[in-house]
Amino acid sequence: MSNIKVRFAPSPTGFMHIGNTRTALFNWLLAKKLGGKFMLRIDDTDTLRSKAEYEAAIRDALHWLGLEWSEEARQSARAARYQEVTERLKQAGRVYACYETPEELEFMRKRLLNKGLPPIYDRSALKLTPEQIARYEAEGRRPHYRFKLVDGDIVWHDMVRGECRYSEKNLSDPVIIREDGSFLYHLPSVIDDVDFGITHIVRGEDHVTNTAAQIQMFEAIGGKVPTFAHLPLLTGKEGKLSKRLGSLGVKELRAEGVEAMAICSFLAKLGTSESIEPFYSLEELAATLDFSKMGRSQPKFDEAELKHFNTRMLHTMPYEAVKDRYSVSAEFWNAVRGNLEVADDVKLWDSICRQTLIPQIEDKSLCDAAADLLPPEPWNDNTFNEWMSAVKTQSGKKGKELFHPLRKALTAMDNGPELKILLPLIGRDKAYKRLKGETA
RNA sequence: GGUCCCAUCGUCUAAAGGUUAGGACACCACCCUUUCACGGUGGUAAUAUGGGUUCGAAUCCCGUUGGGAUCACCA
Repeated sequence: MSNIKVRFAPSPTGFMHIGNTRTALFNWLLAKKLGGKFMLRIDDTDTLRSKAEYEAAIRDALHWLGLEWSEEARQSARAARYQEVTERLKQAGRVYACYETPEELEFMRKRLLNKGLPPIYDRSALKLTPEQIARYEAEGRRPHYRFKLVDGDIVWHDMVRGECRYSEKNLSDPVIIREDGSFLYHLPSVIDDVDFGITHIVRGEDHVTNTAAQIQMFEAIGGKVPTFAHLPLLTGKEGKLSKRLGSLGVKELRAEGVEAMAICSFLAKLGTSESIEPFYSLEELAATLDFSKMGRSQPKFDEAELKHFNTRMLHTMPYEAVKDRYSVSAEFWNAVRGNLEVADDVKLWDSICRQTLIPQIEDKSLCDAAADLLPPEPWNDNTFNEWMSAVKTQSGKKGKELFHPLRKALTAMDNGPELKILLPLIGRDKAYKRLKGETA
């Protein structure tokens, strides 16, 4: 076992959606490909917005997708550890107290922006005299804390973006502790990554500037900087599909009949130079993972395209992949899968063959004739063809005129698997009655 | 506004200075199946824009336009 470890770190402030899923998937695939571990970390530092129901839904979605984890952690349980590290950083002068109110900060940002300047925090808290601080404290102001970035360029080699370089001058010192004493995302994330031995971080490119700041945090606490991969964000027709704005839920897709492996296959290849093809296992998919094949521009995610792909995938879906979900035989599955739009449609065909239905008689004389010509059982491979030539000869009908009314009578459907395949599954008794217009 | 990223068929992309600009999905046509679907074959379709550099530019450089990210007491 290698020492490779990756993590998926959702904040339980919303449901799993396509953007989240993509991030989780790539992390999982990377762990699998490198023979490493995949960890789930619940980033619930935002206690106001975090909800147990979201967390449960995220876990459900991960299980359903097959993205199993071998280890987990919860940030809300690690406050003492964060506090300890923060104390050290305060001693080292890397964390400092600030007394501006959110309103003041907002005002400063607007003023800078209006002057055409970047809205970067000016570090005025660093210039506060002990008297000023005492006055703020006396006023009842509680400090929030920032991490002090040090001068110089921050450089890393990104698995998808290549060399990335940021100057500290263009970055604000990130706030790491709120006025109420609770931690914000940045530092706990880094502490966890160090403590849990995370070697690779795959996330959306909305995090690139965070990465610049966080690299200094890794260095400040003496941790090893992981390898990063920042994926281009997905976009959609109605706007962005980033992890916050993305609204297409995994649960909804599932309810609409989209297969877990269709989602995974689709997301793993979208935006890469490889074509989107069905993969029937995550292991198989992991073997093909290659960040160098990831494009740098933002791919468009189209739900309709995913559903179309899902349907296409079903047409070649091996019986093994569904046998636990449906009580149908391999023969039956292979016979009908080419006509499925969603996998659940197999139940419809199963019931058409085994349950009773009200036939739809479009051409009574044709159906009557067909019923009378129906050969006695046992049937063999030629039975259907022999029967059809007999019906054709007697009725003088062929092609659609012949098949469509028979299909409607036998299945009450406009289209579906070949009648030749369906007929033996329906059986002579039902077939005869249905052709005669009887419910059977 | 600063910083960073991006721009090739409808979509995802290939072509690390010389290609009839390739593939996949979608779409269309034809074939197969005595229906639909499945399947097979083929086809339509692209280098945002203006300047350079070069014998030669999708490719290198600069500008323009357009898109995106970020600059939160969200993650």
